[in-house]
Amino acid sequence: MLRVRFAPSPTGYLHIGSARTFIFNWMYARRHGGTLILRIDDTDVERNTEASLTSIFEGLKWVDLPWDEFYRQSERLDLHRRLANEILAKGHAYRDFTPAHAADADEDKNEGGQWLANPGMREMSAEESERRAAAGEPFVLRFRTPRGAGRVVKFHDGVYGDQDKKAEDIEDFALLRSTGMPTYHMASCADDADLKISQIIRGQDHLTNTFKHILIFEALGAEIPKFAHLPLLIAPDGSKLSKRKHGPVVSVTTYRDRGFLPHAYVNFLCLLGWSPKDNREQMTRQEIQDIFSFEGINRANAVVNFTEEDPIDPKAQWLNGQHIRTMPLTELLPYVKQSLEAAGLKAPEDAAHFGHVVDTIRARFVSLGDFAVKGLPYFGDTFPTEAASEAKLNEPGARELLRELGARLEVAQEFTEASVEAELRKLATEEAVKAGVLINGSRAALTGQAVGPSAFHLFTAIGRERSIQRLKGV
RNA sequence: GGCGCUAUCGUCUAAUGGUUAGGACAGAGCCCUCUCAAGGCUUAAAUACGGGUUCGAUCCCCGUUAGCGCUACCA
Repeated sequence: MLRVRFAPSPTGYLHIGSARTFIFNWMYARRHGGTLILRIDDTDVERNTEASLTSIFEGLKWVDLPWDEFYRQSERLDLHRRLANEILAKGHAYRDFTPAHAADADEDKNEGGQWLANPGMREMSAEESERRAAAGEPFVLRFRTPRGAGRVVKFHDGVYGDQDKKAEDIEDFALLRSTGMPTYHMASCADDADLKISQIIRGQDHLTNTFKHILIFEALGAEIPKFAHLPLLIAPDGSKLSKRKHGPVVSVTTYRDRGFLPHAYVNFLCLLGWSPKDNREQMTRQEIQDIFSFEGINRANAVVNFTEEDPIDPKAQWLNGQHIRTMPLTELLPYVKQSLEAAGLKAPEDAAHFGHVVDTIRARFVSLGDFAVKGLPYFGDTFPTEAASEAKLNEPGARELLRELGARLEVAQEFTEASVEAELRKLATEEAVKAGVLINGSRAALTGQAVGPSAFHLFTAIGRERSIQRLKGV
């Protein structure tokens, strides 16, 4: 049984890179009929915040990809400690009584190569170790990384291929802090073992940690999961994406607030570091799920293309527009309704009419927010008149002609695209003006906008009453 | 410093030991047209550098450079 997990730590809002990791885990799990576990890795009590936890849920909920099981590491500390002590009992770990920060001087550490262990601690006799611990002296529990014997730790990565590292290059990393709290490595491995995680999919920043994790799994006598690491998402200048340096781009909610369709966002993130290899770009969630595999994952970091002026990657914007104009109307409507309501507008009661309106205008929209802003004339009674639109109305004779058109439409039998067009062209011919004057004038009168859908589509979208009213009130 | 990972158009990426190195976004232009989009077409744009291996390397190997990651009692 395939089991994967997404394990964010609540130390900031849901990061775009984390969101992608979650999505890839979801795709992989769904593709193979596995179970997706959401686990909150909150062992760093100093940095955890409730706000962050809320933001993670908010982001994941919006992305609209449900998980199957949920855990919080802070509720499983007994397990972590128990397993850490098992490792100690088996002799794969030892107590390090070096005071915290004593070896912190970075200079010392880096000068003569890498730091592997604090002197004297690894070799301490069991008796002395027990005695000092019993006396209440604080210690950090360290893994006893195998030395000598040319031990090499190996694993196969689903994305990066075969990996190996000499044990002599791995330091004696901490398992338990002097506070008794487990470190990330300990908690993560203990939970992965306990929750029977069979496949770990996570960021490439954990690639070298994996050697340590394998050591822990072995010491635990647990089955070693399979691994697949994902290339990182980076800023245009090649640096790591950070809230402090790059602002809102790194947050999932930015895209939500910019009117993204959740699955357009999913589509975009999947294209960052993964490719279907058949030139497809726009894909539904289902299409991605059906073909997702590690073979399509690229090994180089991917740049999220944003600027200071615009936090949204142009390709993401384009994809959102593609989804908006091509997805089934019935699926789009609820999002538009929500967006209108958020702006204090009401969607038309008549579902068919609502669909008709949305369908006429959606081709030129790239964000859900456009429906409430550029779409205002279609859903509301008051709307601004743009300068360019005013200019159309100010063309000689334009206003008179438009009022006349309004009067004629008022008494007309029919009100369809064809009938309106016939009426308009007839008037143009009678008055010996170019139809364009009336056509562009109508758009200006009906929407206050100089640009927009074909004028004849406008009349039926705006509706008979309002159209006539707007023409006559010009 | 040590260890590890990576390197194709501005960006996301495809490809193969032999191709005019393909697609998409963004850019430029044309067409369509009642405007703006959409759509269609065209155009410009890349194999980091140096060595090998080979009849032939973008692809395989080595080195250089650069970037990133790990090197915490962060995750």
